[in-house]
Amino acid sequence: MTDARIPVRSRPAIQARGEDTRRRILETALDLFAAHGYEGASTRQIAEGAGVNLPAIQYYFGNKEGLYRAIIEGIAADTDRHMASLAPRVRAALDAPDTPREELAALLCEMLETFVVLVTSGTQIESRRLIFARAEIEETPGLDVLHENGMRQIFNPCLGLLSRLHGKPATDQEMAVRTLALIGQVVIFCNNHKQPVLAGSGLDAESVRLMKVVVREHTDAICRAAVATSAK
Amino acid sequence: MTDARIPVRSRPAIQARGEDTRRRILETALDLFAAHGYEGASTRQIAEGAGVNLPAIQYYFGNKEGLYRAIIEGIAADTDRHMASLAPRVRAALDAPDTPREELAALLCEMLETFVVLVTSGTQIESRRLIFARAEIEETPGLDVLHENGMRQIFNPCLGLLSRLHGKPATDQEMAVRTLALIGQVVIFCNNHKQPVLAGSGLDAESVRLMKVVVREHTDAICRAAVATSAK
DNA sequence: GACATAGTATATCAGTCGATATAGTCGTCG
DNA sequence: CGACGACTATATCGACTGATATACTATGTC
Repeated sequence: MTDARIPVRSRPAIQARGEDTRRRILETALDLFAAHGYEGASTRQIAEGAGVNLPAIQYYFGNKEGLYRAIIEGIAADTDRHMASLAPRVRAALDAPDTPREELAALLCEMLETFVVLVTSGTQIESRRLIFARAEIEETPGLDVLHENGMRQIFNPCLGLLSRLHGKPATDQEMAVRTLALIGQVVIFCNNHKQPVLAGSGLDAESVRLMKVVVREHTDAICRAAVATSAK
Repeated sequence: MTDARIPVRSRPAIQARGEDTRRRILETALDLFAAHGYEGASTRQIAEGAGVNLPAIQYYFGNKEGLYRAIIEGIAADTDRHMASLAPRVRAALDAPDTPREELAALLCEMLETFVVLVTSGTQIESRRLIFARAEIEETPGLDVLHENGMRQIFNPCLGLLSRLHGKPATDQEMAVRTLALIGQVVIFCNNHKQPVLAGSGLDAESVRLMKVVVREHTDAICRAAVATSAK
């Protein structure tokens, strides 16, 4: 309704003091939203955790929803940045009519491996994973943005590659199901917030290495089977 | 704290009237908890949706947490029932030291296919899937029960089968990662609450058939690769 | 040094939450 | 019939929510 009075950066000078508290609010809010959900995390908790007073949230982000959207947009932007180098290569391979199947399969493997890196590295990755997982089940402001972003950056490229491997149109429902199953191998690693099956609480380097190896091997095996089937 | 005054069924007779409202509360609460989460769904919404008054929830389930636990336990019990026929066969195959690899692979495929059926059939399956997905990211009363149930019924059997296929101990972290990736293929179908990639909103018979076929083919391809690697 | 602006702090609003005290209705059995 | 227990309805409690009005401090410009 009101476009709020989000501070205009007319004075490009010293107000970096506010920039710092703004960042602190975002970090605290990310952790709390991830842990308790949009409705479960209160603005008072966030303000206290960030060491600021309550109206600061209103001051910097308009309202609770604005704060949430700011977090979502940050994650979406990071995803774009992370996929920036791979996306054009996939697009080029899909645009060319005669890309060999080995290259398509290799790109699909690389795609999923890059996805693994996305959900296992970066700052506050534990909370980002949870936000990412929530995007699939919760219906909160801005999460549709994140969902749409994942579709564009992850799902659609994988769908395109896999469809070409099978020699079927990407509009086939079967292709969507196959793509979802493929991606699910990685997405599940977003969920294990306290999974006892993975040593310790956080993801150590060894776990990440294993995840990449496993996802690559699985995807490779699935691609081989796909090519063998579509060739016969 | 208080063991509440949950009605004793001393009179086995006519109070089936209350049994009906109890069921209605459970059904409404399942939908609302699935849609808005434990903290997001209010007891007032639930009572209104079920067509009962607010204290009815306290009367039948002690408090909000009791209502939630009742739902979780119902889902866990259904899972047990659904896996009842397959579990002993898997156990027998794992106990026998000389079970052929083809049979282990076949059991693993059947395991995952049964899992697909579990998350795609039954009453209020849409909401049950969301509750299932929430169990992995939310930290609410009783969800540890559901999580432990999934570990026992799904994860551990798959881990055992896959470890034998690879000829490695089930305690290897690599085996846990491989099992998670396998299961993730199915779990992701719990998330697509409004996925545009699957036609329509609900899951039609065709989608379910495709999911079973795809999961079986993928698992089969992964098993072949596993056997080939461990044999060399 | 005075003024404007960025940013912070206190106090409080109305609304909603889960829970419960209290009173009432209904069928069943002695 | 009349009392008892299963069940339902009204009203309200204290706590907490998001939001905001208001006043304050600090900083840079003129």
